[in-house]
Amino acid sequence: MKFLNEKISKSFPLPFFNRTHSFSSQTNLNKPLTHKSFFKSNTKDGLVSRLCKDGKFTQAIDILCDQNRLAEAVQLLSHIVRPSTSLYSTLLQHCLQHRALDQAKLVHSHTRVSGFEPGLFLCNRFIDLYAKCGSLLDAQKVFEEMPERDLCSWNTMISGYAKVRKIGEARKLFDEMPQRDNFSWTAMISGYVRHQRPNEALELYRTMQRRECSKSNKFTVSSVLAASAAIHSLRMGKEIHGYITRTGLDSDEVVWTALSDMYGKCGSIEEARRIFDKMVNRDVVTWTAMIGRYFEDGKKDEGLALFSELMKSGIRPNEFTFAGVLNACADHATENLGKQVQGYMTRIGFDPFSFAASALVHMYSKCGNTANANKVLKGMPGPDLVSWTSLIVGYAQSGQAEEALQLFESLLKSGTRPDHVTFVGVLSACTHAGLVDKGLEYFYSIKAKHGLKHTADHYACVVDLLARAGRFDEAENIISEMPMKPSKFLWASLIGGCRIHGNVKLAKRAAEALFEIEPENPATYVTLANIYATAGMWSEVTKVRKEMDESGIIKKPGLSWIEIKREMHVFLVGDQSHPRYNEIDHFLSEISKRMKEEGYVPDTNFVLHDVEEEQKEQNLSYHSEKLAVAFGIVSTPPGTAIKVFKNLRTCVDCHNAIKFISKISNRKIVVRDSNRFHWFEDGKCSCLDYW
DNA sequence: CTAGGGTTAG
Repeated sequence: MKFLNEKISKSFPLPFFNRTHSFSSQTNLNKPLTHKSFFKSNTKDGLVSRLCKDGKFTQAIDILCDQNRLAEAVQLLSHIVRPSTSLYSTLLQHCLQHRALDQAKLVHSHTRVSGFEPGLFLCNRFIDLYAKCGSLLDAQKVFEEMPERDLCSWNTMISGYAKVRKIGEARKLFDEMPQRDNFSWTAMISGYVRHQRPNEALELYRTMQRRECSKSNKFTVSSVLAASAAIHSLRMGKEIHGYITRTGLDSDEVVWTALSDMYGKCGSIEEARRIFDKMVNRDVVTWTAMIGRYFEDGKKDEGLALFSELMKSGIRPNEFTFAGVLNACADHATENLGKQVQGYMTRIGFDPFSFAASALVHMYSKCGNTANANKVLKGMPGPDLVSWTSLIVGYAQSGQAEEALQLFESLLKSGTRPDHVTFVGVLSACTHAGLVDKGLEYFYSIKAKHGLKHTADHYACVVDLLARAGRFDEAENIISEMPMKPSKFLWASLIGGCRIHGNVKLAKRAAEALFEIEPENPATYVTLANIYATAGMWSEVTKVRKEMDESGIIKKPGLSWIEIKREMHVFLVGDQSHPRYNEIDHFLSEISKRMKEEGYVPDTNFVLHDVEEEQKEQNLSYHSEKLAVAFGIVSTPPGTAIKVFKNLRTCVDCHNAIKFISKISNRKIVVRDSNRFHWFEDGKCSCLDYW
């Protein structure tokens, strides 16, 4: 019921009443005849110049504003002897609409020249305008020079700071201000949420609650709900939910959306859906959030079902919606679906500047279709950094290092400034192609040439680069010289390099560091055990296994999937549940005979040693990627390329086996593992056994 | 005139 009322109040009075404040629209309403003649006249400026001749500059300015001819309108200002507050207000409103900082400054200087005392209202508008145009310095100047300030002046200044990355400045003002209303608290709280500092937001909310005079309103609660969601605090979220119900704030769809989203992000997706279903007035944000929560929860089908419901509902999806769906397509590598989404976007005409376009580049890159990703990027009038970076990473993961580095050069030529993520892509391109020295060159250029700081990720990349190449001394040097603590990614890269080169000693050190940072990650135990196994240190293997068992850590199950005729087929390790398992099994046993003839030797080092030799070999043949590849081959005509995706890194033996399979069955086989793409053809892999 | 929910690259 509450929603119904809200709907009515929203759809009726607002647009109409707003007109009383808008001078341009008022002109429209009051003077339909003059406007008509204006539009009819061939000399477009006829009316404006006549008005000017008659000294009716105010009306002329109104008309020019209506025509989006802001600069000319501002020029006319100089003819007016006694401008009114409302005239300035009209101009400023249009400046704000076009984010026209220069024009705003002209208007501002005019107030000084004409000796006009701006007054509280106009000064506050100037602050808001300058802040929204990104010129905090000008805003601050107005604020400081004001003869008197009201709450709104402070609040506007605070939210101005909170919107750009100056939350510290905002807080300073907040602490300084003589008194605060719920506006001030909310602006500050939402600033913290926006800058991903949910804990501080919630702390401030607590303080606010203790002040009797500042009551939370719907703006406050929707912000703190987002904060609770960000830290996954269901307890806090529920508490706010209770407050919302008690105070009757649950009559607003934004609050409901925030509530639903909070439950979804805190792991209660069913509760999120219940709230979603209860809502009468769902807007595109509500839908987008709910769809996104399903994807995040791994419930791809539910997410897609809801997406198609949205498309039927008549509500137009926006760039956020598309970005969410495309991102899910990227994660699950459902390229066909992504293509359909692209088709839909094209049909409804999406903004090529929006980040839905970069999500498209990301989706194609993640699906291994760098050609299409490149096509989308080239079709963008001015690709943004995210799109460039997505494709660079895409090339890197496909082992197309040359293309990645060339693209990076085009990025520089386009005048776009790379950021730290871009360099993660560039460095990993070098890593995946084994271009060690080139990679080092890029690494040093980050600081020297591009004036960026090295991040922990850059160090992780460069250690990865060196460790894979077996240049452990250099890697250790860099680690000892880095200004921050090595991240888990760095240690994981190092231990990965140690696995390739059998460096037991350094692996132990890396593992110890990893156990400290993330003791619950099974991958560390598994890799370490495998390194010991390769070195034949069986007692150490047993020890690691025992530790793993005792700490109750379970290995993440390997999962591979393949799309055949628009249908996904998912395989687990040793999975026999597929309806066509007999064919798969038959194919695998037949081909392993051929493989052995060709010289394939099963690599059993990576299997835990307490299994009999023969059984080990059989275990290997049941890895999920082998099952998926086998299924792909038996269910497609000869010569069809096979594309398989795996949630973990592919194992050494499977990698080797798939090389043989590609040769014997004469197929191109693509495997996207959690790290990169492997393109198998004629017994070789694009990664050159380097991953 | 000032405040809120959904979002893309590693």
